Amino acid sequence: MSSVKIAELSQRSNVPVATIKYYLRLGLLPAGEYTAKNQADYDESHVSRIRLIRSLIQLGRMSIADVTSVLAAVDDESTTIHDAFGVAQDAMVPEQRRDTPEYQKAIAIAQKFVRRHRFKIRSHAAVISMLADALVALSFQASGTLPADAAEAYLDSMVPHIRSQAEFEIANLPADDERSSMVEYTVVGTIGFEIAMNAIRRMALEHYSSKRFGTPAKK
Amino acid sequence: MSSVKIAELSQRSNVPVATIKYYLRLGLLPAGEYTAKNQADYDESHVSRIRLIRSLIQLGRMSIADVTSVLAAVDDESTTIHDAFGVAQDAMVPEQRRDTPEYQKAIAIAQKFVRRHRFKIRSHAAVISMLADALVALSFQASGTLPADAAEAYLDSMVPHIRSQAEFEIANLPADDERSSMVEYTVVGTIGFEIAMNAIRRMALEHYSSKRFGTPAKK
DNA sequence: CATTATAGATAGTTACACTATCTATAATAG
DNA sequence: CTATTATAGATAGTGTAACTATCTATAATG
Repeated sequence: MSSVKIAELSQRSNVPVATIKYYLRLGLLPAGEYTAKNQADYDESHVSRIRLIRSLIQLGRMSIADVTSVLAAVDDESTTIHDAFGVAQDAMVPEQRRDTPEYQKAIAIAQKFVRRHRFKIRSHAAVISMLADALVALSFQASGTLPADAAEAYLDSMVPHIRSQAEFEIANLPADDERSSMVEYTVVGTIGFEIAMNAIRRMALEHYSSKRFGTPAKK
Repeated sequence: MSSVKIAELSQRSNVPVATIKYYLRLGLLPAGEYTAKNQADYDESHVSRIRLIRSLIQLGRMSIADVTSVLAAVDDESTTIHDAFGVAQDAMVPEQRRDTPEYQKAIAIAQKFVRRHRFKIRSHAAVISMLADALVALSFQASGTLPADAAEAYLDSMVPHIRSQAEFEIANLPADDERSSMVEYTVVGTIGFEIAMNAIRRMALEHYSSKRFGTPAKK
């Protein structure tokens, strides 16, 4: 068991000592093993926990509060792999103002969307609000460019593609490891693959946009 | 020409007057038409500009600085639809620390990825860094769960799906409108559809995860 | 003509995520 | 065995970003 002191923990994770102490104080990072009242030993689990925290904050753009709730779920023995998806996803949906009439309309559309495609998800999953938020933004700008519900039809047409992607992604999750590392992987995977897919999608968009709208020897 | 005062502008956009003044001060929102030295009239274009700003900030999670650069591109007559993709995408990639050896390795993998799939994109497109960021996070957590480059193979397998999605998305963009509204739509669309797709993907993940890992009458 | 609503300048606020300092103690290097 | 360096933990301070509030001089409104 390789035990390290806080300085090495800091080096290995690229996180300042002061910040590690901060995470310890908040309980995001479990305390080390005390060898004296001002000495503690840390290990590999602390390194990977710090990396998990940083992934959630930087890649997942979560607040400390959200990280706290995700880690609580990770550490909770009763959290299943399936639960982990929900926890990670909900924490990744940012707070928005949702008291406008436009949003009310959009949430209804989003709920209809879920039913239409028979997605079996928690009825209060934050993704529903997330879809509604996107619809609100699209509807604002679409007027004059696209008919109001073209976006909806367009999204419908994407569903089969996305479904098969997701099905594949779930099917390829190993299921034989210990719970805690599986849950951690699920959380990071939910975030990491989403970012990766977005990056790839953006690459493809730029690629095809270049083909269609060309860049005739840009300035 | 429906001319409105700042109070109505505020109501219509759900943004406080003080905030609108703030955007005016920053130049994100063009000044209204002056009828006196302390009176100005605004119009529909101001309402939609405010909504654009809010979409970029809230949905796109951009900083004011990024919004500034996106709007500058939108207002620049020489910005083509194709340029708009790049501008919107780059502004949506958050700053990260990219001076670690892990990141250096990841960026090489990302560049190889782009070449392998023959994506014709700007060689310094921020998406490349974005993909690298995701790979770093995935590799940290994957150790012990998945072989290091399984993620890479997995992403490769997704590319055809994503390509056809993106191709469809580009093909369905109307191209006959005036430049400025097209560019605006492209910007908002880039963000809005990405969020919407992510939401749908999360729904699908939760759906299939439920099927595979089940929720046997959750507590 | 009293009230309310500006425009624009300036200053203040809030939230968040750290970061720094301090004290008492312990490891370590010469 | 001392001088230096490195803790743990408590407390306070910093920096940034995105607003938000106040103030003055005007102008619109009922």
